[in-house]
Amino acid sequence: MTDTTQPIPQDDNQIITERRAKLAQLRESGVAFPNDFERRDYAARIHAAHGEKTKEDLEAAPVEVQFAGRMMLKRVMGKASFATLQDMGGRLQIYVANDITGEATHEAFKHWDLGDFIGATGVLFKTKTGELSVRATSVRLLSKSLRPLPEKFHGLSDQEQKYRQRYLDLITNEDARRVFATRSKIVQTIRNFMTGHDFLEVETPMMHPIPGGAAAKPFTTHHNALDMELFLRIAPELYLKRLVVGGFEKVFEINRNFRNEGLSTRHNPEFTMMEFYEAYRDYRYLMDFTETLLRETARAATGSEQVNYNGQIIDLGQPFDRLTIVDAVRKYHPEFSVEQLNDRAWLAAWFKANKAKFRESDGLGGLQLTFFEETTETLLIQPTFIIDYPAEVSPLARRSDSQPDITERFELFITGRELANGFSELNDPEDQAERFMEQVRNKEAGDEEAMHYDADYIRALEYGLPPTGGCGIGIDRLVMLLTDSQSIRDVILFPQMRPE
RNA sequence: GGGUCGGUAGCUCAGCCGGUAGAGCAGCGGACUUUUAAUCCGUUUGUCGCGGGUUCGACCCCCGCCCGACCCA
Repeated sequence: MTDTTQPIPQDDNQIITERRAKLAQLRESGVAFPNDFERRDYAARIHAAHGEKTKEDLEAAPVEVQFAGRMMLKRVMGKASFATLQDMGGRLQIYVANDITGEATHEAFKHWDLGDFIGATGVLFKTKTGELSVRATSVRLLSKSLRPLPEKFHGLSDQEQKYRQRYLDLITNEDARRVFATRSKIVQTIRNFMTGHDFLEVETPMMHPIPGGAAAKPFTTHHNALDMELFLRIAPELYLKRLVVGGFEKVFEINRNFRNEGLSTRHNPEFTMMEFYEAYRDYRYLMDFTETLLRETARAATGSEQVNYNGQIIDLGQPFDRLTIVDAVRKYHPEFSVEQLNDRAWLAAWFKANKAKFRESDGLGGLQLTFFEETTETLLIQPTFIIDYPAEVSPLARRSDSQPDITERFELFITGRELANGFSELNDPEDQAERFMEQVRNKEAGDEEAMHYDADYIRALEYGLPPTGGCGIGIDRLVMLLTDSQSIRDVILFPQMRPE
């Protein structure tokens, strides 16, 4: 654990010691960390605006730039030097020479280190090999770097260090920068899509007196003034539906959920979901809407509706498959018959024979779902909606009118992973109250993930919830898909880690 | 929780059958006015993840632990 009352222990090696001495000299000779440099130009814009110009163009019409960045490469050749500076959008080379800046400035520059922030003013030119560069008339050290950067060519490769010290990963690894830039683009696209469809973006509580909206173990915390236990939210669902009761007929929220579970390449204890609710819509409409949303997001983020994931092409352009649980099993495992899959005793025997975990108390629907998860889920590589989930595992979803044991619910699977979950919302307050009661019975029987009875939510439903459809989309998993990332840690800037 | 692999200089890595730790980059000094991971010459740097054990002697073999990656439950 980090002890914030103690200074960071000095782990100086020779390089750091030398850099500290350089910093001490800077302090003696003036302001060591000046903040009066005016950055006027960016690497990416400079390249875009002037990259195509010839040597002669740049000589005929000189372009002066004022640019700053972190020094990533340095090549000193006696009376002249080149350095590569990196800013938020790219890199730009500067040329520093005795006969332009004067010998004193160049001599000082030679002692600046990789990692230092440098501000440069000068005129653009092309080198012999045609690289756009800045012939610096002045260079300033803006911020001293005391610690050496990872090796300039290989960068940072240690996975653990990439996650623990993400800033180093971002400095040295363009792929890492690309992933998080794409993540931002994805979220922005979704937000625009939703507001473009007249949804209202809202923020609901992160701290819940009663955890609800999903089957998961919550984190607990304590409010001192109220002296009460609070739970970090596992889902915003029940609050968003209260808003639909309140008349916000189209709402969405993009925010964090917290679940007290283990860590894996697919699970981080805090993760981002987009949930949305629309009145007068059912789950079939939601599937169409979700398909369109994902298609447009893929196109905006990657430029294509066909995305490469782990060597496979995932086609988001084709209509997504829609299968019931039994149909999906049958499609990928024709060796199981409909009769077997509808035989509770046969399923239970199969689990025992295959040493698979299942809940003895589950009915046929629950066992079918477990069987699907065991045998078929990971085979759903191309986008597939699984529909008609059993009511016993869907306590917030509306029952099918023709088959009360199943609900109007779907989950979307891509690359074998659950990406979205949606349903026609249960708006019958008396049915909802009974379902909560059953959850409470399950909890008392030892199911830690079972839901609580939320009396205020029932009260809200009793005022009347219009027929409504709602859906949640896992943003982290979507970013994984669209950036070809194999671990959720690669798409979360600061993933949860054990303490060092 | 189980299995596999990994942790050696600031970084990337090598280190044979057990004989007292190396390279490249970075750093420092020198040469070099269009370099491109600049080049050339010289040179500094280690809790070999941690703790035990075996041994005359352990980075190396054995046991335990910590951290991570991947796979499985």
